[in-house]
Amino acid sequence: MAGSEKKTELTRAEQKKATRRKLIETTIAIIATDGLSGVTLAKVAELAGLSRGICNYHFRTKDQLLLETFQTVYREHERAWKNALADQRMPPIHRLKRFIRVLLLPPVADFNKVAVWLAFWGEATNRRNYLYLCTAMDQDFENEVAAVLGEIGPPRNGSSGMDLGAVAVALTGMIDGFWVQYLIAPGRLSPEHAISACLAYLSRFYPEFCDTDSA
Amino acid sequence: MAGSEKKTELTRAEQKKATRRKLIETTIAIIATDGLSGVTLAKVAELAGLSRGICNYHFRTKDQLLLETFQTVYREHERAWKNALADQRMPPIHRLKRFIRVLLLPPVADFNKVAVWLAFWGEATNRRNYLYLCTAMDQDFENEVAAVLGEIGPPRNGSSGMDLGAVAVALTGMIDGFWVQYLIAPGRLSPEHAISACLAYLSRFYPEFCDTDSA
DNA sequence: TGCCACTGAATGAACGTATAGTCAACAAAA
DNA sequence: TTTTGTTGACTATACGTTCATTCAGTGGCA
Repeated sequence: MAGSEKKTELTRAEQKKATRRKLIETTIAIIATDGLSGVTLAKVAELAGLSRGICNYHFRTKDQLLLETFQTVYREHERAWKNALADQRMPPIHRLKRFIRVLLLPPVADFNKVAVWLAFWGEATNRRNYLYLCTAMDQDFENEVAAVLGEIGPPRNGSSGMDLGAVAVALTGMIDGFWVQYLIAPGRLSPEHAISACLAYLSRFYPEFCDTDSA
Repeated sequence: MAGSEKKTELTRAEQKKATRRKLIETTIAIIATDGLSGVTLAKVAELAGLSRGICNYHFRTKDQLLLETFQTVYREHERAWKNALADQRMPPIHRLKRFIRVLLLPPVADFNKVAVWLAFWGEATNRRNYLYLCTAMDQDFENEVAAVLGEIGPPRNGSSGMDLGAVAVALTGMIDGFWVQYLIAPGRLSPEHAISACLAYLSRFYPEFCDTDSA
């Protein structure tokens, strides 16, 4: 359909992998435009320019296709934020700022990808596999944030009763919430304001975030 | 099935209303346990202890049932937070604190209700009616928060570039995000910490939130 | 190098199931 | 008697899954 002729000398194994990837990417696009309930094996196949049985060939069931789609988004996301925190030569404050920026700006905070996250969150309560992934990712996420905050020092929590872990979980939640905003009210919250909001929050516990520049 | 005999001298109109309400409540429960995709007219009818055709009688289509279910949750929610802001005799800071508490504690921050929000957010991008409601609610929400903040004064934004509107949108997003946390990682973020996080954020722009007691 | 048997990715018709929506019949309230 | 909330069998169809079939790519063999 979409004139994508890929007759460019690929081995069978490469072709197969490419087809798998294409099916997953098509699924992501459909979730973003039509929602999770809009995903139909026939629709995926058609939009990928392939035949009806193809999804069942590469992924045994529809559920498997959806799960692998989610895992793909999840892993891309994970790579991005882990990378932002990785460079140990930078001071922790700088790393955490980069982390926040990466998560709230494109390409991570991309409409399609965020739509996939929300779609799976909505179904996470019942699909054990989805919930497991969501929870595990969030746990991991939160642990690493807590670790970086720990490098800076203990939070100056006033009388809020929030320890390091609580500060980290809430930051995680904030970022999730800003993604929700991006989707249900596009344009109302700019990425720059979302980032500023995170820093404003952190500055209550770590005054060193209370600064002017952002990098 | 569930021994709920309501033969207590109700007029037909009252009975009808009660049945409608019951169908909606059953739908909410199913969304919370099985997700939006788990909602089946037959399942709703069975769990409500009624017959197969009943949903189509009270709501012409399944879509209509879902839409009214969403509206019900939406209106309950709206009543709760508008009420928290209503008492003009209280100082704005006090009202806003009450507002935050109401949104992040039961009965508003109830598992079933939050599950419904998430489910509809997930489908909101494609279903116009849902998106319209989500966006409208969020707009309204944000306007009222901005109004209360305005009563306190302009935000001390340092160099963050956030005006009153931006502070309000981000607060809205944070609250949405904490709900997401409640669902995908139950128990990890306590309501009290969520509330403290909101106040920590606000204290950056309005130092008067930076206090000890919470009411 | 050229031929050919084999592999396996891809096809698409066919099938079974799940489920939304219809409707004629019923019984209790008005 | 009329109205109407409710029933449950029935219809239509959308969709996931299966499978016999096709045929390009691959690798062994002469």
